[in-house]
Amino acid sequence: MKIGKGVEWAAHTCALLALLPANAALALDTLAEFIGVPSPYLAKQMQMLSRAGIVKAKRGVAGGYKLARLPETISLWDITGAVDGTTPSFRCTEVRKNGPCGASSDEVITPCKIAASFRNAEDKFRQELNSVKLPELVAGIALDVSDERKTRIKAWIEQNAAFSS
Amino acid sequence: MKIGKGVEWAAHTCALLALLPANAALALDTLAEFIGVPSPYLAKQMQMLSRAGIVKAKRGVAGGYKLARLPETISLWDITGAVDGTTPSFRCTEVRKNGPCGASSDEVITPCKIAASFRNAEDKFRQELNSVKLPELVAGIALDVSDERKTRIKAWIEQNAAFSS
DNA sequence: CAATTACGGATAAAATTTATCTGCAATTAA
DNA sequence: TTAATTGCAGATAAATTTTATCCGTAATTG
Repeated sequence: MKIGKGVEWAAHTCALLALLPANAALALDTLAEFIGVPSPYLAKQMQMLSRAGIVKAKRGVAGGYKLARLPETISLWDITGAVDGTTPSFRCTEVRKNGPCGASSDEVITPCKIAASFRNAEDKFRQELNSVKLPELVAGIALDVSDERKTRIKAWIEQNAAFSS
Repeated sequence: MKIGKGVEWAAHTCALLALLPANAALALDTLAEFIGVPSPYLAKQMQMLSRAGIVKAKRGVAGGYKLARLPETISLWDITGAVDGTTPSFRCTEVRKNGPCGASSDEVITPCKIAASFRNAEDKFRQELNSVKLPELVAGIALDVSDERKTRIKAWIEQNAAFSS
């Protein structure tokens, strides 16, 4: 069981975007610099967030990314699902049909208990992530550390964001 | 998020072993034939189950595998952990320390909220799998399908298991 | 001792993840 | 309308992980 590292980047990016004034946006390269990751690859994650309707992209001069919805409506699961996909972690190959005592196709219409258990477990996983919304992340990432850093971040945004007229 | 397919095999194997009389064991090749998977690779899973104390291996003539503990004490999480490992799905690279506004090392002693959320979610996942014990799996895999199959499986075990004297 | 069976490590093939590049489309400002 | 900027989509490549196999060794039984 493994979560791609793009999810971490995407989550930090969204947390940063949540601090942005409504009329501002941050360009890809600026975002990548802030969280310290290679920008060509972060581009992938941003595109997925964009397609999922989590962030809104604007091209051209003074373009960039901003959140597409209110932070309260964006959960950690939304981000994870967008970047890492939503295919189930457990892939049932219906082993029951194999071997000398293999069941016939019409015997296995009821789902395998193993697969069902993993589905349940994954539901719990998803529910938990779904209960964590962006404002909670912001509080636990950018601003909990020190007032000094808080000030620095705000100043950096002021200086590096693109403001629309 | 992905679970290796060896977990599926191991779970089916354990379910089969749970049907075994106390004085019997099943050899690797026999197990592999029953669930219809390549035996050299199943060997890896069996070794991990063995090291984890879930199955007991016996070498030599009439050797093979049997459960090391009562089925009631073996959960789907035990099996998953043994075969797939127990390293957390989310790997925090402490992005907070990166970039122009990076936090200093002593500012990030409190765990990142993102990482903490994934830990919570994974705990829920683990708890759910831990609540599913082997007898429940047996009922939902081998014996739920039809009485005819039930009989065939029991007969096959009788014929292919190694019985100790 | 001879046959059998699991163990452990090495190795290789396949698939997936991670990362980069390039040409194109859209947007804005001069 | 042109030039500069910025995101989009797809192709490609490198690195890592998963999947799979093999072989020599150790243990067990009769």
